Amino acid sequence: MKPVREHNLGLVLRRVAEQGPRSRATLALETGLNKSTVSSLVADLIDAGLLRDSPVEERPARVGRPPQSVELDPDGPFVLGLEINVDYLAVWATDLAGEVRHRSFVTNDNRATSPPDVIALLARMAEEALEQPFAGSRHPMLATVAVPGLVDRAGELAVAPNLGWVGVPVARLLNEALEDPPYAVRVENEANLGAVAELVEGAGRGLSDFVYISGEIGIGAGVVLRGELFRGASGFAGEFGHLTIDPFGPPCGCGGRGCLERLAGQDTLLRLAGWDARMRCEGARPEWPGAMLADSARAGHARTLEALSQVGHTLGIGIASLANLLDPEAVLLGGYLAPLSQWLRVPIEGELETRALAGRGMRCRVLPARLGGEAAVRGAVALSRQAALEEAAALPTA
Amino acid sequence: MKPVREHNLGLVLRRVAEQGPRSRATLALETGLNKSTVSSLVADLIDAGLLRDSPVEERPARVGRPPQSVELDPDGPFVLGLEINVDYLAVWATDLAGEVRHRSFVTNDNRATSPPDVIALLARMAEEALEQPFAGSRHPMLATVAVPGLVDRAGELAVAPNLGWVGVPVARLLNEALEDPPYAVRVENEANLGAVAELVEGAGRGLSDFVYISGEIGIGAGVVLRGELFRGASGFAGEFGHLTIDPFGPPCGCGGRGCLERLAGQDTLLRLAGWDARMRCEGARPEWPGAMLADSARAGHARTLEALSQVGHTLGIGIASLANLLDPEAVLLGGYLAPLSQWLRVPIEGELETRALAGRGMRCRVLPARLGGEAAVRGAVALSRQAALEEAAALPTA
DNA sequence: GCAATTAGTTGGGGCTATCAACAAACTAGC
DNA sequence: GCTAGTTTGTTGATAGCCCCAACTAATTGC
Repeated sequence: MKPVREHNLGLVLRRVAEQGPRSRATLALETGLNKSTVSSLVADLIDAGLLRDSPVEERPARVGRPPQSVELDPDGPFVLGLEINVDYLAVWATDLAGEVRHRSFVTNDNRATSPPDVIALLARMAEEALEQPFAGSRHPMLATVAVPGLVDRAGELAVAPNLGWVGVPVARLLNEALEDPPYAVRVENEANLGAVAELVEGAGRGLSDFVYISGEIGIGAGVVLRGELFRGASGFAGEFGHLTIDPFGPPCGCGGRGCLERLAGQDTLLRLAGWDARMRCEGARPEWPGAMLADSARAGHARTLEALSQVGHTLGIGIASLANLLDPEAVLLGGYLAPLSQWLRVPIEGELETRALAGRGMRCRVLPARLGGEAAVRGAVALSRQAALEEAAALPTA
Repeated sequence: MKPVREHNLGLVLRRVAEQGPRSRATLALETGLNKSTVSSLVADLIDAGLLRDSPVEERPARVGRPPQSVELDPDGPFVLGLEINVDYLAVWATDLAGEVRHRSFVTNDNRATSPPDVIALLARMAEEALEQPFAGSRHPMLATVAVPGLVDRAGELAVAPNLGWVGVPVARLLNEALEDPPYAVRVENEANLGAVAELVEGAGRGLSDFVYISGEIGIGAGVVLRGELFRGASGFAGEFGHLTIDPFGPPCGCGGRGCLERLAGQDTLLRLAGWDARMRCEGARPEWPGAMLADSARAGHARTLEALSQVGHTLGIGIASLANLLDPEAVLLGGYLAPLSQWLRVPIEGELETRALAGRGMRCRVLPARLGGEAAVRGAVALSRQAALEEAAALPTA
């Protein structure tokens, strides 16, 4: 296929996928292409089974022939988002419009299970998704797996500290467990996918440069630059939790000293607030620490408030360094940090004010993330979806 | 002009500009375009005065018709790179191939001169460049001004601490001083331009993600991501010198505490090595501290070596944070740090080893920059040149 | 019911890349 | 020295794709 045609097909398809049903006329206006060109492109996309005539009425003007909207064909391709976390597995399926068609969630202590067994279980869940009625006899186009660890550019999980996994070729194992599926499998870091999710449907919508800070058991970050996920040269960008805050501070599991994660991570925060960190394990629900500390803060417990202030200042120092280096529009507080952001915000902004250089009124904003514990899976499907939309435009050739 | 033609013209033009003279046949091979398409494109570019037939012989095969190389027309467009630094002004002119056609350098205490006067002087230098024989009756296509301070996206110099300038609209003033020149003027931070220069013709050649650390009176950085300069949302990315190293350290001029620049900047390094920081002013030459400390280190002075080690460790902590966040392929030590890199490298790499997470063998490299004090002007012309090449491809319309 | 208005389709035209054939220019070997 | 072989560059024909203008379709307002 000629690259120009492919480009224009992608332009139209993405527009409909991201902005919803619309008429050929509005598409022509929005893309700058000619009416007749758009008609031809839309016809191709309908033939390819990607779009269909939509019943949705669009009425921009009071007189004239009513427009005929087109929308994504709900029987068109779909994609998968998978997640391996410390104590659960999740699988979501969406169509190209991002409409969720299936979701499953299974709690499992993945630390106590061998990587191949965890992946076999995840493969079963993915296969079950394909047996649902919505799937019909179709295959998904792509699957993305969210994992809580460092993923190299080849898709191998180099290390996942909280899972106790080292050097697990997740993509390969999953491909084997699925017996060579007719769709590609990619693996991506959980925080990176959280950032993608917030970019697509969360607090990062409309932003082009931001950092999503993921407070799980560790502290990670996903970096979005110029509207795209930034992975770094070897895929390890966003290790925000291991920024040095105090060079001679307490040793961290990573081998360094005074890492942000060690000084302001979940365990430290709970300890400062007066809870025994071991209680975390009993909670089972990953949202536990955030919700509980928020309750405690709302109740006005001085020790909790004090702990949040201290952790906020520490986080603020790290965020200020990040802001000096990258000058983002915003920093999103995700994971257990999101429900605590109303208390963290003041100390963080204080540190930003004193430590970060920036233009007047251009200061980096501090916002709570919106997608909670679902951020990683949502990001996984979203990334699959983005890639599938690129690919689908090249497809009408076949 | 049809965007496809424009794109292909740009493809061919950039190829010749960056890779040197080559035949139509090799261009066809390299771009993937058809032989006849390339011939047509080249003909257009020759008509536009951008390319010309080259005497350079290319002999890839032993038999067959000898290829006819084309090269950039030396009488074609040229661009300017200007620099305002603390104690000098510089102007370079290059053709689109990057060949330097003119350079001028004037020492001037710009702290003691009012911004409009400094810019008037710079404008005079730029006008003189255009009176040189190489310019003929042509105008340059673009000029880029390197300044030692924060430049916002509108091209206004928000603050230049070492110059004592605040809120100077450099681009506007220069345009006025030049009485509406027929070429565009852009303004860019000195460290950013240093990074561009190292990317194009220095230690960053072939790299796609790196950070250039510019040790001048302050410490700045230019961030190159995916082969392009990254400016951040408001243009202030790369303020590496104000990363917090020690949250309760000594106060810094920026309002923060324990900034990298305060703990490992030029003044601190000189003081630790036993020199009075005020001596700096007498040196006049900007290369002074690097060259002198290198001499002292080579002579084996214990105090100098000790100071370099300490500063190296401090820098290493900052670089490790940077590496955790961005995962670059390399960090380039520029400015006065370049000649000292053989002593700084060991402590920096030590800190990277303990504090930066990264894959085995994928560790961020630490390299000396290659372009010394010329990095900023070289980057200024290089950036002008890049932009001019984009623009020139759209030009044959006229 | 008719003018006005907006949406979508159809056929013609022009631009551009591609292809195939050919001309040009050189080497190698007899 | 001449011819076969090889590589480069050009030329004319071809096909694809976008654009334009004219036309049809469908609705509102008077």
